[in-house]
Amino acid sequence: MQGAAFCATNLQMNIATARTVFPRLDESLLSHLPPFSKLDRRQIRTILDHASALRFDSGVSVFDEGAPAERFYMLLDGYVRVVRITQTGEQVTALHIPAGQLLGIARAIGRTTYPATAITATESIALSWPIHLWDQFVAEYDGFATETYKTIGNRMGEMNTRIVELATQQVEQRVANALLRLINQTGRKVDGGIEIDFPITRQDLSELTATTLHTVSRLLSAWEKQGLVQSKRKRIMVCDPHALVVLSQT
DNA sequence: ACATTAATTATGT
DNA sequence: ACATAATTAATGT
Repeated sequence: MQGAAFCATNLQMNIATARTVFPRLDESLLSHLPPFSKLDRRQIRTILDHASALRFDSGVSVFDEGAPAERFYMLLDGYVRVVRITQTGEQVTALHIPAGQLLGIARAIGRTTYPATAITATESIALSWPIHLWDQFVAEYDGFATETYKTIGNRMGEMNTRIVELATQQVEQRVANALLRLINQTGRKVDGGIEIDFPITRQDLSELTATTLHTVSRLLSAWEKQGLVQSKRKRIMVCDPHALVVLSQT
């Protein structure tokens, strides 16, 4: 929401390339975000002065699995999915990251390379800093470390429950759960239900749930007839979350 | 209880 | 017109 205005005003002049640098950055961009919310104006100013702002088209990679973790990111607008690629070239989506969260924070868990690939699910805007500033941020800025460890904790927790799901639950329950998480984390209330806030295909959902797009298509069609969901191309709206919860527990 | 294959249709530029 | 997305049926493990 807050990023949208930012996007509209500053973005128009440079559409040509996938990554472009913005001229000036306003302090209000960071002041309300958890990792920075405890900092005063002056501190945020110096943080911003070290940042580069980048714009990404939809569907491009922010960084790639295995590449040296040279920078870390704060997503200001858009959505990014974190993806791992198997030997056979199949993608498995680990999680989605909404605007307002840090990204590419391999350094925080002691890694020197990125553990996964990050692909933009929408057009996105992010700030980024060279990785050598990480320790400085942790040391100097109050609340930065604790907040980042919170988000890391949350993501580990989510991946954990997803592993359990993949191992124990059947396909129908898995995609039901995936949908529920998506509307919880990135849901936008519209009339008649909650819609996933970014374009998502059957293929995407199948990569989230380790199944095929065909199965996902069949499930969604069936649910649509029961009035559980409503979908157009690349858009999925959940009309009856509770029914999905019930489904996910059978 | 699923995946795979293939054929068909719909939808967005 | 073209590429991408979604549906549907048939067949396989």
